[in-house]
Amino acid sequence: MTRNPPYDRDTALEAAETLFRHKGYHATSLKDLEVALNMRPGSIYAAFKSKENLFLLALDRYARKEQASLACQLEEGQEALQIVQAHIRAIAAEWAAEEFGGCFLVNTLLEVTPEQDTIRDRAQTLAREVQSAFRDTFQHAIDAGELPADTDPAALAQWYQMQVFGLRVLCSMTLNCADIIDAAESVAQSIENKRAA
Amino acid sequence: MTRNPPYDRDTALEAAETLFRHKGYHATSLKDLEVALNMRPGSIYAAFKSKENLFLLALDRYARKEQASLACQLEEGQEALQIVQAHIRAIAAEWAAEEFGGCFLVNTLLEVTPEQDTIRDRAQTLAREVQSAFRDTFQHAIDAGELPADTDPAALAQWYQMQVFGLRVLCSMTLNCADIIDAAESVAQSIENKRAA
DNA sequence: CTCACATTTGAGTGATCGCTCAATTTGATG
DNA sequence: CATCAAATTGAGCGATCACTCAAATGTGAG
Repeated sequence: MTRNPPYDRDTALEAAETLFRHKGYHATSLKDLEVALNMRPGSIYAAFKSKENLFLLALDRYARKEQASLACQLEEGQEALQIVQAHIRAIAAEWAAEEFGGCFLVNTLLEVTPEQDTIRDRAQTLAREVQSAFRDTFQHAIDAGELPADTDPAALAQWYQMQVFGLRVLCSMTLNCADIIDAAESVAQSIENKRAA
Repeated sequence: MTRNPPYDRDTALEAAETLFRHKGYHATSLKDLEVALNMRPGSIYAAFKSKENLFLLALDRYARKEQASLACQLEEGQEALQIVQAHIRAIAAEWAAEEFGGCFLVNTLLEVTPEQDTIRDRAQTLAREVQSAFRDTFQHAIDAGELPADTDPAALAQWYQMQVFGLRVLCSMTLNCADIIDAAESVAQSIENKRAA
């Protein structure tokens, strides 16, 4: 009954995610969103309540995708350590291909001011969840005997997330291509060195 | 002759630096600056030309301080590797003391949009200069025999800067205090492990 | 076809943005 | 003390911000 929305909600969210990821929260105006979502202000507010809420939904979407990607590859039976190594190499490759918008979570963590409690808290929570996904992956590696049994998966996950963070900021410096790939490769090598003998 | 400014230029710049470092470029309004600098809009524009130019000056001031700190400690004759280890520990300590505003350069690199060429380019240049300062410090360590003679100081500097970047983003996640200190300590330990035998 | 209602529309809200400039204040000089 | 140039002042500029709502529009049911 009655009229149906002409747009697909998830398609709109994807457009918002891309826009916010590239421009950040403050620099993205409703005018930008109107163009990207192909929606008029009234529709945007009817569908997503506010700019802030739309941002939160886009952030969730991004983080869920990151986690799902890891979980999915595990279920496909890929070797856990190789998944992680491919993950860090993919970041460098994405940057080299100039499709780089950075990590939405990292961008948000560093952009948000102390006043914006809601966004800040959400970004922190999601970042911790991503770290947990890394931990689960390393746990998988331990169970499969890829890593020594006495490895601390949580500590390793935090170390790895820090490497990812570092690489992502390094990408923002736009050094030459080889340097970024070397940096990613060096992290992959560090992971290789942790393998059970 | 004639009237003198009632404010000290560098004091004003320091206030601007602190404000921009904590709130970022977009979220800082002229009203905020008026309060922090205790200057009226006309004076701000007479002295600093524009919000963007004031931001660039503040960014320069921050980066120059970082570089000077390293160079100064070297001149005092401190051991190069200990300077670097103290540097990474200081980041964790600053965060633990809740005086954390993050690194102005990192914040800027990740906040700035592709359109803001001027700010982006400056931040990238300054970040590269800081990396050079790290490289000089490591070169010092090589010359002093603290590191093996075949160490590549530029590669080591980039690795170290990536660790600093990673730690700074980790700080923005507000994990518990011990985790941050552990992460910093682990970087310090990695440096220790590179010492010449 | 008509009605009921979910949905879109877009001009317009008040607030705030970065910024300007005519008027005023200040202080060193003669 | 009078002069004058440098500097501050703050009301207010046009533009843009996030957002609203009365009116127009599309759609499924009867």
